[in-house]
Amino acid sequence: MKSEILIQGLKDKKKRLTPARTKIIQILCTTPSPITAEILVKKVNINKTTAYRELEFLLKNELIQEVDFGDGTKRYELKELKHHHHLVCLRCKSVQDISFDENLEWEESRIKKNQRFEVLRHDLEFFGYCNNCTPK
Amino acid sequence: MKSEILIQGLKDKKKRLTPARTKIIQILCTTPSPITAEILVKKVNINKTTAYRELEFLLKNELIQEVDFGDGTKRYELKELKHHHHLVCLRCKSVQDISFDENLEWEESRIKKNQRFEVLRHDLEFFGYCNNCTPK
DNA sequence: TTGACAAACGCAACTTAGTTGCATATGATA
DNA sequence: TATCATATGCAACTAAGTTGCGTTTGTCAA
Repeated sequence: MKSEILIQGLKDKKKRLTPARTKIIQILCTTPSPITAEILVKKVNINKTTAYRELEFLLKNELIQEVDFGDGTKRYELKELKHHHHLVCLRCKSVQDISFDENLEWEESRIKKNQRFEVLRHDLEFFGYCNNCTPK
Repeated sequence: MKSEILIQGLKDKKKRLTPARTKIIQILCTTPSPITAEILVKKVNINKTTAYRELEFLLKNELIQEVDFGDGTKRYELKELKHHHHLVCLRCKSVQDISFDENLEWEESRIKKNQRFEVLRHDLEFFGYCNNCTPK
C-alpha cells in the first residue's frame, strides 16, 4: 500500500509518526482528488491549527503538493512521481488528472531563450464540463 | 487612448459612468501587470466595498479578467483581445506576459476526444526568475 | 433645468481561510 | 523510563472578501 511506503519513508528520515499524521497520509492516499484543509479537519477530527501545520510538514517533506483551482481555497494532493494537471468540472466539481508535458517543456526552453526567464514551475488547470455534465 | 475606448463602450451600453469607475479604468489601462483590489483601493481612494463591487461590474461587462498567482490574493487586468499567460518572477515579483496557445489548443481538442471533457478555459502561469534575478 | 429612480457608494459588521503565541501532551531514542 | 524535541489544541488574531442598509449621484425624460 502506498501509505505504508510513505510512512516508512518518514520513519527512515527520523520523522515522528503521530496518529494524526498517519491518518492524514492514509486519507490523502485514498482520496482521488485534491482536498482542502477543512475537509481534512473533518475527516481526521483534528484541530484546524494542527491540520495546517501538518500540511506544512508534508509539503516541506515533499509528500504532498498544493493545488489551486482559483476559488480561494487551497487543496492538497499526494505528490506523484509524474507531474500532471487537472480537468476540473465546473458543474459536478469532479477532478480528473491529465499528464502531458512535452509541449510545455518545449515551451519552457523557448521561454528561457527568448524571454530570458528561467522557469522553475508552472501551474496549469483546465476548467469545463466532464463527460457526465456535457450537454449531449 | 485605450481607456477612452472602454469608457465609450460602457456609454454605448448605457452603463453609468461614475468618477470611481472612470478612474479605475484609467488605472487598469496604465498598469502593466495585474493588480489587487487593495492596490486599487489605495490608488483610487475608494471604499473597499466599492472596489470589489466595481471589479465585479467590470468582470461582468468583460472589460477585465481575474488572475490568480496562487498567493491567496486575486489580481485583475484588462481583458486584452489576445489570450495570454504570465511569467511571474519569484524574487522581484515582476510579471511579463507571454502569448502562445497553438500547443494548448491542440491539447484541448485532444482532451475533448480522449478524455471526453469539454474544456471551456484554462489557467496557466509560469513561475521562476526573470532576467535580472537569474544568478549569472 | 429639474425630478425621479435605478445604480453606485460608504460604513460597519460579518464571514472564511489561514496564522500565531503559548501552555500542554506525546513519540522516539538512549 | 526519563528526556526532550516535536506535535497538539485552544484562543485570539489577521487578511481578503462579502452583506445589509441607509445615503448619494448619474442619467434620462419631461
